Amino acid sequence: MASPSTRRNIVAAADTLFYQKGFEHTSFADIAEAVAISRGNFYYHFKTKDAILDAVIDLRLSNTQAMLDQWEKEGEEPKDRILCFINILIANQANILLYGCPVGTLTTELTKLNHHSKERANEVFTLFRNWLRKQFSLLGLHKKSDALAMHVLARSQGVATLASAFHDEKFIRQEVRLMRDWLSSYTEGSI
Amino acid sequence: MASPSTRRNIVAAADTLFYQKGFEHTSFADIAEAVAISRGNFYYHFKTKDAILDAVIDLRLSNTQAMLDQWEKEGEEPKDRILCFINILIANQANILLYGCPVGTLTTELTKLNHHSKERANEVFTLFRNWLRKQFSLLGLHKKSDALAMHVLARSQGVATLASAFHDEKFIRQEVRLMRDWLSSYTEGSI
DNA sequence: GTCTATATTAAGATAGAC
DNA sequence: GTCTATCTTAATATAGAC
Repeated sequence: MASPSTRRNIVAAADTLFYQKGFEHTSFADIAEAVAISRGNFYYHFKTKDAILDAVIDLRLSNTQAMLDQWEKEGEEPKDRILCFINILIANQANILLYGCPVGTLTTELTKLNHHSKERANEVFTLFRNWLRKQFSLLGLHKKSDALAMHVLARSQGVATLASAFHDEKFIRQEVRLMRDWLSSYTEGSI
Repeated sequence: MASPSTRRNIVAAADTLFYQKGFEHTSFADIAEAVAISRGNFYYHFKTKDAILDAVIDLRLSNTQAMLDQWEKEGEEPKDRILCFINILIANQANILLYGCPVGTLTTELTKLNHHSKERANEVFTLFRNWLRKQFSLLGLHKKSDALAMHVLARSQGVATLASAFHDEKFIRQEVRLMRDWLSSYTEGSI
């Protein structure tokens, strides 16, 4: 591990390629080419494809947690924080139109592959779910907080899937507006 | 084509396997084994994997159209017909929990593979979309009919994705209830 | 730590007998 | 129309020199 930068470069390239091409369709050669190293060197850092996948999932987990912590600071009120989540559909619009949601598409693929890392990949969903649940609880919606968190997650997943299928940017904006209206119906008068 | 049944068996087996294991992860050997024929015989019926994919998409298109025609007959009112669509989340619950939505997961996979049949696979979505739009138009919601059709499609996609990720049957029932309530808010007094 | 071979395996695809 | 046998390619993975 004298050169952590090569390893980090591999994981970053794999992260992007798994998102754009899918896990199975991405070959070692693809990743090696993206990082501009030989396949031989590649195997010095990762023995198996599953090991890279685990490293990519670790990266996504820590990036997601960092983002949630950031939103926690940025948003004064729980409603503002939930809006941060809804707004990623707009912020990541360009990629979503091309490749869908990175979380949903990976867990879906790993499910079909019957891959043992599916549960770990799912933990990214769980981070969002628990964080959203916390915000809804802070709004006083304790009993419904988990159902509301799942509802928001599902809505954004559906938007990402259809926006990608039809390559429809206007649809994203339209649905984000509906989600904001929906959220307001739960927060009116509470701010 | 002296034995159409073998061909039909191949397409039916491929349809199921593409759904359960994904298109790329399904090998000719998998399909041949499911149909109990040799790989050599297999190639008599289909020259390439893409040809099987196209046949599977044809099958899904015609099955979907038949289902929509059936719903058109079954449902007296447009609202009842839209409820037929929402109810497939319940009817196909067992498979959705394991493999997600067959339409969404295939188009998502083909998008990542940059496969030329992606647009054709997407036509299944378009069948649902146009059919739902028609029902909303019949409800007098002409101007919003396409947005409402896309909204319903997105909601069901999101439910399928998360239900499969968390293997949560209760979540499906919960969201179907919300979708029914949502639909009622558009049809109150119109029946 | 990085490279150039090379081994191994699996899957798509074909040829030719019956 | 179905079979067995074989070809080809691509991808995972390893060995060993520098």
